[in-house]
Amino acid sequence: MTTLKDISRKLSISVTTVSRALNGYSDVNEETRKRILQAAVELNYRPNQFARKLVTGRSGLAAMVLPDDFGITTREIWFEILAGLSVEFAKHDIDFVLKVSPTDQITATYQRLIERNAMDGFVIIAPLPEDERVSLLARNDVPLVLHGRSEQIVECPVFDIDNYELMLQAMQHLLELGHRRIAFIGGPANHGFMIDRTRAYKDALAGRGIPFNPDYVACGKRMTEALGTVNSIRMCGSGSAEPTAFICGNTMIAKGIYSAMQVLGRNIPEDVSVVAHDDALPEYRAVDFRPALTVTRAPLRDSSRPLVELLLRRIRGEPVESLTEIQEAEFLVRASTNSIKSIS
Amino acid sequence: MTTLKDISRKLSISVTTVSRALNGYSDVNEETRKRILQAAVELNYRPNQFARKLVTGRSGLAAMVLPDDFGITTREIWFEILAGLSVEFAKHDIDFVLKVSPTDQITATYQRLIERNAMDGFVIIAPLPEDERVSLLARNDVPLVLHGRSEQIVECPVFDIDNYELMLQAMQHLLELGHRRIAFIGGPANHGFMIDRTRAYKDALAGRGIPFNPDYVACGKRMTEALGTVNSIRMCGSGSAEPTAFICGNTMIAKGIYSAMQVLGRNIPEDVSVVAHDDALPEYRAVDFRPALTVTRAPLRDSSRPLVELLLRRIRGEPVESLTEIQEAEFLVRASTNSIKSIS
DNA sequence: TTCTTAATCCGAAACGTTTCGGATCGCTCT
DNA sequence: AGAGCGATCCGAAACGTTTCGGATTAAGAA
Repeated sequence: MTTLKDISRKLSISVTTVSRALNGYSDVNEETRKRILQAAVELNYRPNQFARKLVTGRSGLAAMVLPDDFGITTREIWFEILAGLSVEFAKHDIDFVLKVSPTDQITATYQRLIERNAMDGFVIIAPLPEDERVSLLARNDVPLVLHGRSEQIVECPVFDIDNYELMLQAMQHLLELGHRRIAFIGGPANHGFMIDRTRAYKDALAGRGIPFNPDYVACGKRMTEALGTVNSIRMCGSGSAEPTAFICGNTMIAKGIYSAMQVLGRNIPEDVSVVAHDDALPEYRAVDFRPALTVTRAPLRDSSRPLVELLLRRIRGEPVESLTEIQEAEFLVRASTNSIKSIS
Repeated sequence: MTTLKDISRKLSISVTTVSRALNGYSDVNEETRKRILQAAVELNYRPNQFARKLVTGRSGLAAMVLPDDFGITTREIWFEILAGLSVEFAKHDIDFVLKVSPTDQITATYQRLIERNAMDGFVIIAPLPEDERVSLLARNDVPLVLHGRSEQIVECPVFDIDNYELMLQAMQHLLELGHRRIAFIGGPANHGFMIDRTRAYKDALAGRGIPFNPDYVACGKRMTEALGTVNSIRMCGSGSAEPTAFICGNTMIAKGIYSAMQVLGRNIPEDVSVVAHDDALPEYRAVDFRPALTVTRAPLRDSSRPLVELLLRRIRGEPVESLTEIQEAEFLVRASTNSIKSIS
């Protein structure tokens, strides 16, 4: 392994200057900097992260800890997130460490990691409005970034999609098609994104003077096919008041509804319309649904870049107020939604 | 953060002795060791990994790098592996870093990691018989452990299941039930586990004097439902010589065959028998198949413990010859296999 | 000439740990 | 009494960086 001292020796320049040249300080002559840079690549120099950490306090490590029951979602989605973060962190020369912890020991795991002081920062997906992890990290002044807004006062960088807006769009679309009995099958009611979407759902109804009917909304801890299947079947079993349209928290739920409708002999979009929010998972391509699925679309993969950038800016000490990024979803009308009057 | 010096000061004992006490050296009095230990917990001491790394050369970091196209298998399976490794490494106080790399840059990624010298070891899943990653790491004398045997001469710790034996068992079972036209739908032909299984397949046939028919074996890069569906349909389309039994490389392939048979109007096990190898993924529970699936079973989760133990022993410098562990699979006969004579 | 100033460079300390090579002390054995 | 030994302890160096506080030089200002 080649060290600063090797370069220093080879060029007869002090270690200090070599270090400063490599780190882009201004008090080194451009000419010597060039020589140093060249020697560095010749000798294949790589800074020793651990020596650096020792003095700077930075580790070049970021972590995510996730529950071994996978919380609100599936392995596939977690993996999508992990993969995205890993490549994005790598671009900034940061290693991404994955911690899987028993669900009831999440806090203890964070506690240990904080004490060891070995991570530059953490990313937390879908925090609860009052999230123990968030407050623990914030209290210890450890940088973190949230995917999804947390209602806590604690100030930390946040990336989110505009859940209120996308739900509003989906509702507007269905309402304009004449639908009145619109069901919403989403995720766990206590999460921020569900709160926002539910609010938009109610606001859209209210805007048309349609009374809110709690029978038309279903929340489930896991946003899976099964959730879509059982809830749509349940809703359609209740006779004349059955919904004419479904809005799904994600495309997996939509898939579940598609098979439920097939079993029940309902046609999409003639009998029922379906729109979903699409995280753009390669396994559940909305365009490949038959009929192709109308969606609000915000690829999960697109969230990793802003997430790590926000985190790094937080680590660098930028003021938190500037570290919020909200992404708008696309609205893509396809073949799964239809005007209500064709049912009659 | 509390350091050795803090403990040293508090107890008026040298830093050296504190360090040696904490690391279990024998040249410190039991009495003082006890005092030191107590002070350590009182002050909530956690050794600084980076200072330690700087002098010992150990980082407390292990890594796995995987291709962004997920290679031979699916996100779910990768995730299962990652989660297992993460918790297992954590037990030994090692952080598990995940690297996702473009498929065509895998080697470059390893190269960079090796040069940075920041990882204590690597785990590699399903190496090819001649695997560039393996030889690169071995050449640079970086500890690694393999899941699945590599045919390269390079000596490194290996964990594997007994693929030859489990295939033999599956074949024996079907042959005893009277099957003669047995199809095998597996994974990529160049991988070690497929080579072993194919060899067992041929040996079992040869043992009964049945000629090997290449039409009955299908290899695919990805061991998915789709692979099972298209190949079983293809094989059954060829008239009278269609197979009476299928052996599947995993349960996802079996699931694909189940739906294919349903489409074709074949009943399991009356018309065709199915047996699969079962990695025991929670999403594809063989007992929940209808009919319940006969399998050779070796839970993927069970591989993480031996994998990290082998790697750690390698890192500690144990001779590689002792670092091989082969696990036998269970054979579980359930409802998806039946005697051939019921077909007539 | 002397004083400033800017442009470059560097010595040495510091980060927290491990470890090499003794040092000290009290015993036991000749 | 002196040598030898085991049990305990410790000082100082080392790992590879970064960074503080100057030092040196040459050019320009007075």
